[in-house]
Amino acid sequence: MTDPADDFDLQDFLPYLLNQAAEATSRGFQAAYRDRYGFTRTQWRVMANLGKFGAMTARDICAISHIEKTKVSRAVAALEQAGLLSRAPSATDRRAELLSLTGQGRAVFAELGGLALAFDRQLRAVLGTEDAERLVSLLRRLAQAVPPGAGAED
Amino acid sequence: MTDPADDFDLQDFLPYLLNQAAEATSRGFQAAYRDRYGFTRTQWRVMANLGKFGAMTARDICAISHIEKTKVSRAVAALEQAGLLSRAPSATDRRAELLSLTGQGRAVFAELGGLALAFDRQLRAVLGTEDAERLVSLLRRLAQAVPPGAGAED
DNA sequence: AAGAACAAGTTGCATCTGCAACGAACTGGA
DNA sequence: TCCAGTTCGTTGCAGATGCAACTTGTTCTT
Repeated sequence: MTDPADDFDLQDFLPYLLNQAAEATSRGFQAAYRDRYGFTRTQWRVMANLGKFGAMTARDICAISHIEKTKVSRAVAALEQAGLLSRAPSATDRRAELLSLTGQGRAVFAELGGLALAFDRQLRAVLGTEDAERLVSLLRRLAQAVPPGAGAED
Repeated sequence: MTDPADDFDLQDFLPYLLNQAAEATSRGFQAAYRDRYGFTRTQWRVMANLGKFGAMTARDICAISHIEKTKVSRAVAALEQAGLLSRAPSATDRRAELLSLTGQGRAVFAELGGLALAFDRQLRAVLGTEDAERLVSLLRRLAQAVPPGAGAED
């Protein structure tokens, strides 16, 4: 039986390869914050966005980073609990809250952001500057071509 | 304060970009098996390996696909439960079991493998043949450069 | 040939996640 | 103004996962 599926090889399947690379690199960096603080990947990402862009609402974080709102909500709660983030009422919408890093939160972000930058440089060095840029461009094209379904991420 | 972390932007962070692309594409294909059968990504991958390579032990699946043994164990249990996979004692090691798809399992793999192939072609079409190949090569280089830590994946 | 070290799989537990449902607040049209 | 329809954010719940501990069987060392 000449089945079309006979031609299928998981090792050549793009979603699989992407996951492999994503997991390998994420894990590599995860070691940096996991051992030091007990962060979740989501928590780290929320912090990274607030660190980079300053105060914003949970909704903004969702929109920018394509993280599901449930995850953001829980990450925010955890970061607040840890004293790294604080909430303030939004001036324009009483449902929303303006989120921002506390002094301690900014300090942690400064440290982890530095580590992240170094880690990223290491990865790019593996590929070479030119190929690294190519990869970034290809990934963006792919992610954009497959619009985030209902949910978003992970 | 000129902090090194100020230069950090999550949107340019390779692990982040890889995750975005991986999630978007995985989700896209997940719709195919999720709605039809209730598969987990891991279950689908285990099945894909058995479908492609025939009978092997859980350990082999771990080695080939870099999936953690716990996940494989549970996926195998679920697939067996669903009647898609069967176990047979290994001739050479009484701890291990030879896993293989049942007739029904092969039928399901034939269907999903076909869908996967079609989905992959769609993705590659977005990038163009040449860039798709480039991407595959870059991803392999990256994954190889960052050896899977203790665990493995997801 | 016996015991220590090691490998294959499974399981308990704590955590993370997705989805759907929810309360509260906002918005637009009649 | 008032009500239907949306949106922000949180929570309940069921399922998936990682890690460590464990059972059983194998291999290595001496």
